Amino acid sequence: MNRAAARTPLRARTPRPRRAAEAPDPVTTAPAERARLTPEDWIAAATAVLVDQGIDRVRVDTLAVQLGVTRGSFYWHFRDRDHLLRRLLQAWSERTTEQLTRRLKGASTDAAERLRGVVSLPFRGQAAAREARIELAIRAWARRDEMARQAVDTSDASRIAYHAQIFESLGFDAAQARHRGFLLYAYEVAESLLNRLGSAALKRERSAFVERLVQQPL
Amino acid sequence: MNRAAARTPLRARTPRPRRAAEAPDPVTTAPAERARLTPEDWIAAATAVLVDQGIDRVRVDTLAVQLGVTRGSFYWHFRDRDHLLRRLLQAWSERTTEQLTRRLKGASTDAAERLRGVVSLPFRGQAAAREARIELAIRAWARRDEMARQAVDTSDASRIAYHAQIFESLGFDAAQARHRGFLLYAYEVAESLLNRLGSAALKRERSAFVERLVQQPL
DNA sequence: GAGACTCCATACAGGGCTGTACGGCTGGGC
DNA sequence: GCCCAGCCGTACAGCCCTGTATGGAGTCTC
Repeated sequence: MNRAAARTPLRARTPRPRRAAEAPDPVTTAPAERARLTPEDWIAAATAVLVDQGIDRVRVDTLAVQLGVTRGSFYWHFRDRDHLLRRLLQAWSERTTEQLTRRLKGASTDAAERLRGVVSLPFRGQAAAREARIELAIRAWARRDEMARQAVDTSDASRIAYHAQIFESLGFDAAQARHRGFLLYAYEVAESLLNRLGSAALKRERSAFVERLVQQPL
Repeated sequence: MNRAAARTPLRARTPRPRRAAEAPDPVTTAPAERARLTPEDWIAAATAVLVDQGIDRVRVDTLAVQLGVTRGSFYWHFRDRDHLLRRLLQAWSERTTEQLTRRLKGASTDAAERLRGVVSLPFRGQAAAREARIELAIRAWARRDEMARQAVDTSDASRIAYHAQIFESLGFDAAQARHRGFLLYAYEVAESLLNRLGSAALKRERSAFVERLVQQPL
């Protein structure tokens, strides 16, 4: 009869030095060698499923199997499935805004240099590629979820504003800077959306071309 | 005991002059005033759900309720749910390729005119907007379905090729034409993907800007 | 070393969705 | 006007998934 005062425990605990850094092992691991889970573990697993299955297939029992526990664990950490999805989205929002602010007060105040950094963004190794896939998955989710849509929209708006600001620093007027910023952002989104098209060499050549063209005066 | 030789009827019938042009009425219609359905009716209903709910929510019984019939009808026209999804995708593929070929042998041989037509594509009224939304939904679906992915990829490739061909007609060399074609296509995809951002006036101004910039020599 | 707390297992109830079997109504051709 | 084929309704079996209730093992603290 203990713990009967439910509905309050949930979160609010010390982070705990959990054993496994990620999921213990996708599916293979048997319930031997149990690891205590944190909400972040569930969020990470949910993100993985979201990326290559879509939001509708982020299911509690599936995640539980992947994590090697039962659903009893989940409902200790989260109120319900929707709670998990909110936290997942919130985590993404924080990551992206934090990444943008890091870029904002980041080193180079040289506009051309910052432009170069933005253009080469689709080629920044493994972690960036994964983040791009996550973003696409969330963007797909945002097509029918209001909360996700708002998160994506604000992220888009601030990034486009950042791009526009670069072009303003390059000497373009406000209107042109906005348009060039949008076009450049469009290029980047499309590059990750259509990433199956074209070889790596072609993409690199293409990015160099775009970098020059968006600076071309009119 | 008749009709026991099942597993072959399914399709292959004369089109029939079905009563309702579209779905009889989303949900309200009671089973009075029954309309014989064609596979196309199911495909249309499935497309509608796909657009604003995602592929995972295209469900047989949900569609049946919308169409005012029971699932018995569905399993007469289709083998199973996957069969419906295949037909839906196939219908979209045929529509898009047919649209592109129509554009190819379409009127103006003037490259600048064709470019203008391509750029103004996001502003072509209701039907085009709906097709854009369908495409986005299928693109989201394609993230985890091989069949859908191939359909989208071939569509992208041929459209980019068409764009590139325009720039070749405008006098650019092959490499530049490819890049400009991709950038223009990126702009269009992004314009429909991010269609919440910016007013109509801003978009029009932006499209005019893009139209000029992509023709700017380097 | 005895609670108290954290985290997970187990078991149950119920709803949603698929596919199948089969029966019945309707319209058109002869 | 009969009969057959097309089209749909009904009923059943079964899986998947959610959420809840409750107990139990491990761990920390004093």
